[in-house]
Amino acid sequence: MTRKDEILQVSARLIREKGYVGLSMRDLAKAIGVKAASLYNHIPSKQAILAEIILHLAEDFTSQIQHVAIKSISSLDKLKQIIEHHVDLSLHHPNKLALLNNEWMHLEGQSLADFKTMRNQYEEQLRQIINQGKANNELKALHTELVLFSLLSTLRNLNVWIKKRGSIPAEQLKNELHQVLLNGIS
Amino acid sequence: MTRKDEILQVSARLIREKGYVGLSMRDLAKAIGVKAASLYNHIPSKQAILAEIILHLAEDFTSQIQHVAIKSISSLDKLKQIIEHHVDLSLHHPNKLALLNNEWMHLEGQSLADFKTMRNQYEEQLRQIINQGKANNELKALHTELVLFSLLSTLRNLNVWIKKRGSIPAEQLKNELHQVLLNGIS
DNA sequence: GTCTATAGACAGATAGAC
DNA sequence: GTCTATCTGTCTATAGAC
Repeated sequence: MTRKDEILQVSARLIREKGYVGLSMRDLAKAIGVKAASLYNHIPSKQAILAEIILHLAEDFTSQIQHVAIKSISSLDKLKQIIEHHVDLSLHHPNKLALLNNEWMHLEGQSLADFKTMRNQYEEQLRQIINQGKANNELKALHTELVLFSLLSTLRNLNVWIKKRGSIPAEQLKNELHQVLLNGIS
Repeated sequence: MTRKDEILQVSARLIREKGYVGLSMRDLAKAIGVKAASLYNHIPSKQAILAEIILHLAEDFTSQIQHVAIKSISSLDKLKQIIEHHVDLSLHHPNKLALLNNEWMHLEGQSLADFKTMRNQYEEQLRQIINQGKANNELKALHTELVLFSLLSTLRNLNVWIKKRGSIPAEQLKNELHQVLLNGIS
């Protein structure tokens, strides 16, 4: 792992704990074991750390849902693959996902605009999949926005909860989550 | 509305936008129309603003769920009343709820300990209601923690989405949300 | 109850030695 | 690539006049 990767990884953990504004470059440097000035040989600014972490993840989500959307499978199978992708990323990058969810408002300029564009694209793709499912009678005739919101709320919070899941293996987690989200609990 | 109430209300809106650390007392004072030093005639510190907003809401949630838990009604009806309370608070105090969800880690000392205690109590009460529902065959035999997590994820994100709900009246929102969360979407 | 002025700490970032 | 030293600005909070 390069020093730059180390900076990004440690930054994600510390920003998750202290918030973007609450983390100082001195604290970050101390956690890595160098002086603050040395960080600037690897990254141009504090803002660039946040932008790189968030935009990289946002691009991953966007390309995945576009890849799923054009497949010739049922809407329910599309939703299943989207859920699985959220589980996989939540397992492997929980800290970076926390930044995507909670620190994006500290992005500036073009980075903030790009993030908003990708977020809107993601929600629009998911909205279309839900509407297709309703048209095919795969999904109930509920408010699309309510279904979209409920799904995304649970998926975007997976990173908070996934480390406390205890003994549930990843595959079983995906199956039960799929059942809870699509078939309900009662 | 007293000046102190005005400070709390404006603080909630600005902290939601900029984060607790990102909001300066100068910015807060300017939004209210006074100088920063004048704020300290109404509140003892910046930290006290955050603590008062968050702990007040946490006490509201805790007392409500304890009130519901001891009722002689079905587990499904208990869940319905809990969902309705989240909707009501999300409609009336969206900014303060955002702080409860996203800024609690900036609490310090006894305030932070009290918050964590109340949050654990809330989750434990909800866990018991879910387990009762499973024992009564009102709820499916799914992982309790997964059901708890999914429910709370959606309920705690209501404040983000509720202002975009458009034309859905509050009563209809409660009914559809109840259906989505308990009966599923497919 | 609001103001001006300021104390004292800490922020992001840069210059230049090694 | 890391360091020391430092610039320049902002932060919370207080003192004391009005």
